[in-house]
Amino acid sequence: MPNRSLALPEMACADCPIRHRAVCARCETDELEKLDAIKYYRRFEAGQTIAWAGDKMDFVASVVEGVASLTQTMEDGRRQMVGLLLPSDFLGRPNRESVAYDVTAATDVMLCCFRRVPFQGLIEETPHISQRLLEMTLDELDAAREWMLLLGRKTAREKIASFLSIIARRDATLKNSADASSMAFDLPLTREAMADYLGLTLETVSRQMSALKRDGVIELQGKRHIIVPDVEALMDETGDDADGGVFI
Amino acid sequence: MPNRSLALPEMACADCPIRHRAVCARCETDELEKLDAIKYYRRFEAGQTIAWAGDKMDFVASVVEGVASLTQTMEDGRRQMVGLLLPSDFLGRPNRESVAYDVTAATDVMLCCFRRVPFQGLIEETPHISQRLLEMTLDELDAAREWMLLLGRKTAREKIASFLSIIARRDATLKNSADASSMAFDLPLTREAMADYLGLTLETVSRQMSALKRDGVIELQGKRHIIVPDVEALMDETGDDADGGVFI
DNA sequence: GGATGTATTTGATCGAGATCAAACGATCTG
DNA sequence: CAGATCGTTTGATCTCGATCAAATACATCC
Repeated sequence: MPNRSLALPEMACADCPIRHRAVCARCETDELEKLDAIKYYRRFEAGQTIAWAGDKMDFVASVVEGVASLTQTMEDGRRQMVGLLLPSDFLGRPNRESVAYDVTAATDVMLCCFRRVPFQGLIEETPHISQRLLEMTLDELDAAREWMLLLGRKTAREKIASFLSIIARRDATLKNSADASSMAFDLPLTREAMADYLGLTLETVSRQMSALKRDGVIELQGKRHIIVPDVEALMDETGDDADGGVFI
Repeated sequence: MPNRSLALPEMACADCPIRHRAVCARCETDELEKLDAIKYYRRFEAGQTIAWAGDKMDFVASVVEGVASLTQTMEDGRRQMVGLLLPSDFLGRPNRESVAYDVTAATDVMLCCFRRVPFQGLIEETPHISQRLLEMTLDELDAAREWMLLLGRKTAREKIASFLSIIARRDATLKNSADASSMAFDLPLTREAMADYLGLTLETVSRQMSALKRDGVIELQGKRHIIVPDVEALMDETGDDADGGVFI
């Protein structure tokens, strides 16, 4: 699979597509300059391992493009995805040398890396960074709790529908697309990775995808491109409240 | 069930049992005084609801004594616990008015409550509080990810063994007990609440508890008091690495 | 004491999803 | 082009945990 561009950009923060969503979202110009001084870009190809659990990682990072996954593996090989990082998401834990989970590029990924030790210093002295990081971590904890409900209590069909609607929603916010009644997007994961996300086997994932297609809830173009003709119909399959569990 | 003491304490922070573990852990004397000015204690009896999902909550809090749970409920009644708050754990999300999950007292609980709006102000101006809150949130996210592995990939028996070892471990740190090869503790949850924690039915929980007892992994005194004669044997049942998944 | 209610255990049966197995389609390689 | 590889689909069967049902233990309350 050819890499679109192996050249690493020398992008200015002002031109960055995730400037207003990432850990730097609240930073002022002078604070951005400090981040800029310790940042560098790295690309990873789809399927490549970014770090193994237990590795020392000398950077933390923002996902600029693509999708990365965090995965836990048991001794006998059972695997569970525990994090899915989309553009603007933060990778790594400040004040921790080693990685707790396997980090893998699900698609081609570009990271905006910050050298870990100086970044830790910036957290201490830059409230705009630590406040944003707290906010993002709380959001991630909320997402993890939704995910726990999915893993613990949803049926295979509900799990698939929920996953599709999560990807569709995040895809829509990234594209800033209007809230249409129909939508289309590419799956960033293989069936196997979806199974690891959902606590299923890849066979069950495939069967339930086929079932949703047969029932007209989704259409498939190739294996990865999904068309949702009626978003409401998909939402009805997720098992969630009509309003998506968001209270007013 | 009689309440040991309905009188609410006027405890000084210096005498607080969770002083060095809670959100106030890093605070200096003057910072503690600011917290003290906006704090008050509240008790809840076992089984009582502290807040319903969607309620406005005008405080955040530290759990001083007892155990509280965060639970999500689906429209058809399926329930999944998504948080278990033990002494020193933090309850509530700053900058969010309404609660996202049902909060229930699993045992008798005492909370050290902080009025939400002034607490938010303190977070902004007191790095020692926001840094500690970030650290605690990251720990909770790690715990949620362990929990996701449990929900997605572990067998019923492994789930029970994992839950028992989690409670045993946290109980040991609270008691500051030496790391003995055997240990004993009380379960803070009913079989039904354990089922909600583990993504099982209460019947399966009961059956697996009986199986672990039959196999000599645990002993029961009454329904709630657990004796673990050989901690290694229990750990072997969890499905985790021998070192508990912690890498060196 | 007996009655009531709640938490728990145990039994019998069922079914959703896992497992084992084979085939398919697309892409890459020699 | 044949052959290999990888991701995916589909089929047959099995099993673990759910479900339905009943019994038991242990409170509290008249």
